[in-house]
Amino acid sequence: MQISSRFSVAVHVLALLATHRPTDGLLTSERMAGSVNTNPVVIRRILGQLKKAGLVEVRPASGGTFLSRQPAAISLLDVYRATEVVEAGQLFSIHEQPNPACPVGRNIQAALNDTLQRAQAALEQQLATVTLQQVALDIVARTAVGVG
Amino acid sequence: MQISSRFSVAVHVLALLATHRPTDGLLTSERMAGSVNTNPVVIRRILGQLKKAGLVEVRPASGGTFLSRQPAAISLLDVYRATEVVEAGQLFSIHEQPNPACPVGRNIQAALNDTLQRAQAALEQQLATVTLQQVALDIVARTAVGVG
DNA sequence: GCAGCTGTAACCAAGTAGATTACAACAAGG
DNA sequence: CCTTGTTGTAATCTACTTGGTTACAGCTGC
Repeated sequence: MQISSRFSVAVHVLALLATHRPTDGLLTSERMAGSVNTNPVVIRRILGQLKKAGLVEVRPASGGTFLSRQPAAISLLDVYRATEVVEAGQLFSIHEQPNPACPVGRNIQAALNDTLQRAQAALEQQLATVTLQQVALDIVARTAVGVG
Repeated sequence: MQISSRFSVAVHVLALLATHRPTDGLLTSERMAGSVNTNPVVIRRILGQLKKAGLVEVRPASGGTFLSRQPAAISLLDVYRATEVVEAGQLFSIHEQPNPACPVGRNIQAALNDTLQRAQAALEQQLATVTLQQVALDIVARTAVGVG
């Protein structure tokens, strides 16, 4: 089982916004969908989540989406949380109903919980160290190489 | 999306093996299923994975499963890998076909890959620090409290 | 008013997990 | 030898999630 691609699509969309120049015209959901290669509705759904998390502002009918903060102030953890690929603290799932008549069954959940929380926190801390700005700069750098 | 409960069930099964006393009789898949509260076939499937990973030995027809190593020599990362809840290096999924005509689309995968690999590695390193022995001792300690 | 875009609901196809049934293969004891 | 009990595994089923798609209401700005 994998973490949903909603997360990587969201980063993609935010990278588009971060590197977009106003002179290129409006960045509509349809144009973003063209870059991600998916359906505009999928993009709008994700934009809705990013908007709810306060990462972007969307002009409802006239088109156009803008970052609410500087790219340097948006971490990949913010995006991860915003896209709710995982309910908070629930990356691992533990079997729900072990047998309470058995010592192991009675205590396995508690015994595992701390460890799994720590593992999940380690993952999230890594995501917190990377900003949208870094991703955008990385893309620009790679583009330059590709062009040259 | 969550990481499959196969992992927590596998830890449960191994904890049963680690705390099991031979005087209590054979630990069959049916008895383990009773503790986990699932179907014996689910247990046997997971035992098959643990066996393939060299963590347990199963006596084919006469019943009985045993740890191949000391509990202190089995880490939760070993179990995580054995249960293949995630193909190696693929915890995150990235949308497959971004538009190569777009600079962002052309480079998003490469730009994200390193970061996501690091996040995943951080999670796995945390799992590597915990052994089956620690889990088993934790369960025993909690059991004692519950009994007293 | 009209064109174009967003916001959402509704539905579909595909993939995955876990539960369950069924059965072949085989070890061990009488 | 043959019966019993267990493992190994295939096949099926239901439930759930995801991403894709269609449809349409609501709204903005010219």
